[in-house]
Amino acid sequence: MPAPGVTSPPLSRPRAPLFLCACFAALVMTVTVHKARCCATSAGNGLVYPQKIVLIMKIVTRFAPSPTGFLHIGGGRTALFNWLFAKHHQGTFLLRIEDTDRARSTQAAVDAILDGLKWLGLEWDGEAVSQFERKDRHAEVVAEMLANGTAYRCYCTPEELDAMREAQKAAGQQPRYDGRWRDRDPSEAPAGIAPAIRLKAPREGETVVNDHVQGEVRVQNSQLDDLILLRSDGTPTYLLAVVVDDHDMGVTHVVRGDDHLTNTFRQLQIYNAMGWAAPEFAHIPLIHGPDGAKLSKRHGALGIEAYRDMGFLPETMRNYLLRLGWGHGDAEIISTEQAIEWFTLEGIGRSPSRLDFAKMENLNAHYIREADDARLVALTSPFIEAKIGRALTDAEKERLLRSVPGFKPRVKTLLELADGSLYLFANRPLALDDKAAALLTAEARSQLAALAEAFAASPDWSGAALEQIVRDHAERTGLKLGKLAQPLRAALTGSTVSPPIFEVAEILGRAETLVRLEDVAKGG
RNA sequence: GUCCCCAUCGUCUAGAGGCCUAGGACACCAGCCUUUCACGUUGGUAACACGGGUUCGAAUCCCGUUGGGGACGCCA
Repeated sequence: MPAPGVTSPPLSRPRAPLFLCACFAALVMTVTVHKARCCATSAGNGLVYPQKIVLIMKIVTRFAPSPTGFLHIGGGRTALFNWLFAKHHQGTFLLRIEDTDRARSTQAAVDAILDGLKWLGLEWDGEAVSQFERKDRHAEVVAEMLANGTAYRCYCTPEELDAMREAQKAAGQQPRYDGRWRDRDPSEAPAGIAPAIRLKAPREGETVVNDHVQGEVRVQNSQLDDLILLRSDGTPTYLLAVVVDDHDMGVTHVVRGDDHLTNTFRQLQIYNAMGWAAPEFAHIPLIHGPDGAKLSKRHGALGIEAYRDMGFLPETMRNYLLRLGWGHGDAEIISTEQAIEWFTLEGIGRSPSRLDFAKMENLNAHYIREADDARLVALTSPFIEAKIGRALTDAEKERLLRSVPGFKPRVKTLLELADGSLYLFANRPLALDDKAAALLTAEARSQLAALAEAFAASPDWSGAALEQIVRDHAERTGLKLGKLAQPLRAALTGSTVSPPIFEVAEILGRAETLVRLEDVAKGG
């Protein structure tokens, strides 16, 4: 315990009373360190009720993407977990854009991330913070560290560092900054070289993080080198900026990808150097592709907007992403409200998971079935308009609206809904897909001609009336209903899949239905 | 290479030493329903990576092996 190391707040994956103490410790940490000590102590002896904690504790989480690409699905899940955790505790969910790498950050990427989060329905509190704009504050903190002796100037050139790493590798050692400027007298500084500022990290002992997902993880300080805080051009590095910003923004819980676990040790060292209380951490396992390989923006993974364009609903994504790495008993279909109520860090699994499009589609089919018809029309119209190359008229949207209820149980994505609705707006003669064309045999065509005649004579153009006509016809000719209904479907929709076919005829209307039947009867 | 993490059906997961003959969901197969395709419904195939411990008892705890992943930048 008295080791010269650094430890994050002692926390594991406790239940019952232990958990309450832990939460309490977390909350006081946001106030001041001194209060934290005494409150934590008294909490340890007394009984603390959850209700009270909710009143006192203000949870603050954040999502901190770097704008070097779109919002990929792993980032989306990280954002979701942070959002859910904040909502669960009636806390605050902040957004910070980590744009300190000026060369790689783009406004287009910032916009894509913002759009992606909005589409997912993950609204953040307050304004999005630009990390780059806080660079003066970062420099100020480093000046403080320089003054208190926890940081120093390093005059190594990039070439020199490369050479050092090469030599270490050649000697079979692991590449690490050797601290050559750590204790050197400033008077030895070479002229004309702007120094980078490094952290004077502890060399003895170990650093421990008590992670909400990974449990207690420790590393020997000898494994960690003196990281750069401020580049020679005066800009902050990620490791420094994250710590300063999380501290200044009052972040209480850092929920992020597993790939940051090893960064945490170094960040803890910075917290310690500044005498700041560290937030609590939860490192969630990464999402892998269907092949098990790493999924990241560097490996061509899809942006969240790609899922939108494939016709997935945002509520599908929230549910699917939630279940990827998090579980609540046997629950599968989980509404967002329910998710907020149930979500805890302790429910997060420790092993990486793979993307499964089939399951995502199944969930999407569920949410499409549940979705409001007018909303589906609004979401599907753009897909249709893109395909037919023109805007839909109000009358056409009305027609779409009438066909949606019968069709939505049959599709898995909005894109399928759009494709399957195209016949409503298609120009004659209708293009037939292969299966539909195969249905239209000479025999079928002559039956359709007979049906067309009967339809034309019907005073009532309702789906029910038309169905009765076909049923009567089937009875008279001894044909099975399917033998008539299927060719009818092919003739009217060009496909073998559609909403209930008599409904289709009703929506299409008398004139359009008869002329389409005529087209087919003519053999065209 | 060094350090760190992970390991239950094909996939997502339940599982907190006896409720496990290992449960659910997706996918797959078969039946029912049916106006095609679906939805729905009934049933089925399918997993504790391996080896040692600890224990009366291990999917669960410990150690090792193997396999997978992550991190080792004046990127984030």
